[in-house]
Amino acid sequence: MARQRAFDREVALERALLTFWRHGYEATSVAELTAAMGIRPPSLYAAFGDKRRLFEEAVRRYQETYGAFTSRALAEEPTGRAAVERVLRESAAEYASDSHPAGCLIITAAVNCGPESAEVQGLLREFREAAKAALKERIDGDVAAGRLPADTDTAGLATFYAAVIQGMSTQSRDGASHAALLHIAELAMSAWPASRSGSQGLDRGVLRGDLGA
Amino acid sequence: MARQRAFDREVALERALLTFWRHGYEATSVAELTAAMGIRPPSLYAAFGDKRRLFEEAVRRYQETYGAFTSRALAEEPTGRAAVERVLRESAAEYASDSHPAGCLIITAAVNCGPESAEVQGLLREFREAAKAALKERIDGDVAAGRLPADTDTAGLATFYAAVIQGMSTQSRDGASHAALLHIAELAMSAWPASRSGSQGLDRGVLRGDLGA
DNA sequence: TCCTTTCTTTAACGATCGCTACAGAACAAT
DNA sequence: ATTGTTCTGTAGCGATCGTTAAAGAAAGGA
Repeated sequence: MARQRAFDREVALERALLTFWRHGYEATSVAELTAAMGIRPPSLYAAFGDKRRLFEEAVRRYQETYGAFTSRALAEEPTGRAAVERVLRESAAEYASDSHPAGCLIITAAVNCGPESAEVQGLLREFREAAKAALKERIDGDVAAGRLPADTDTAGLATFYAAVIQGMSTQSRDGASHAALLHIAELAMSAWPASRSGSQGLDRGVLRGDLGA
Repeated sequence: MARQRAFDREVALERALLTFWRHGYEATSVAELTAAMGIRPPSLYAAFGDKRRLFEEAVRRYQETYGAFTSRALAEEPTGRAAVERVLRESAAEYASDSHPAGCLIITAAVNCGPESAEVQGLLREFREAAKAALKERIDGDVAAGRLPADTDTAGLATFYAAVIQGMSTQSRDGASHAALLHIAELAMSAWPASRSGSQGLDRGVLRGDLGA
């Protein structure tokens, strides 16, 4: 009953995603976006609302594609330790991949923001905090299963690994190789606590049930 | 023989520094700078050249003041390990201090940059790479003195601690407390290699001279 | 074929960007 | 007091910002 759009919305969104990934939210102009998406401003505004909603949709797409490895790793590994280690290793591979911009969009895309885009900055911060909370949940699981001492500071561990991942993102943006990032990941895993005080590094299995005192 | 300027150049530069620190290079407009500095644009351009040179001068001032603890720690501590540990601990204190913006200006101020400020981005990247190289030099010293095995991957260690520091900066910008950052620092130090293979964590002193095979 | 609808394009909106011409004000030397 | 120099404030430069009005173009239903 009406004219249909001449461009593929998903392709255009993907190109916007890559542009935001490279330069960040504020530093990416609508002119640069339309050039990358192959459309004119009215088409962008008709299909996506405005620059901010386009960005939010790009972030959602990022989480479902390039960034999905994190939630997959956290969901699929049997132990918290394996989950954290896999997140680190896959972050190293993803951040250094040359098939897309370096680093993590959610970590880097809204760092330098004026007051008018503070909401966008807050949105990504919430996503980062959610990722940190997801790390903590898996680590808590290892404590509950007796794989870690009951007095383990799981929030502190989650903060540490979140910081390492964010540092890996920055390093990759500065040109660090996949191997260099992997080495960061390996060194970070050496901070994982001993399963019982005194048994250095050996994971001797579950000696207690859940919720040890 | 002529009119003298009515504002304190150092005070104005300090206020520009704090503004750049908060919002970053591109996201800070000249209007915001002049408002913070208490001057009008012609005074800014007469005293500092342009926005980019003002930023470069602010970065230099940052390195000599807020950021000077890093080079001090690296210069003053007796061993590489002590130097790295002190950098981490003082970073935790500085990044979380509420007497100035959170995090590190050199890490955060030029993350989201359009093509026109790629040079500024490159400048800060060089400073970050120089800091990483300075870490490596101190770690190399521990290898040369026999405090670390001769086959230690010192570049990898330096990259790891650089990443941790950058992650601490990001965490502090997201609101992490001094205590949380200190815990990151402590966990990161547990990745420091054993002085000899087999002696877990114990630093048993120098057993060889310099340049062990 | 005409109508309706929604797309596309061109062009431009007001606001802000970094930056500066210009004129007046303040100081030092004469 | 006059002159010369450099500051300061106002006001505005051209360019770009995010966004949109207006008109032509393409599709389906009548």
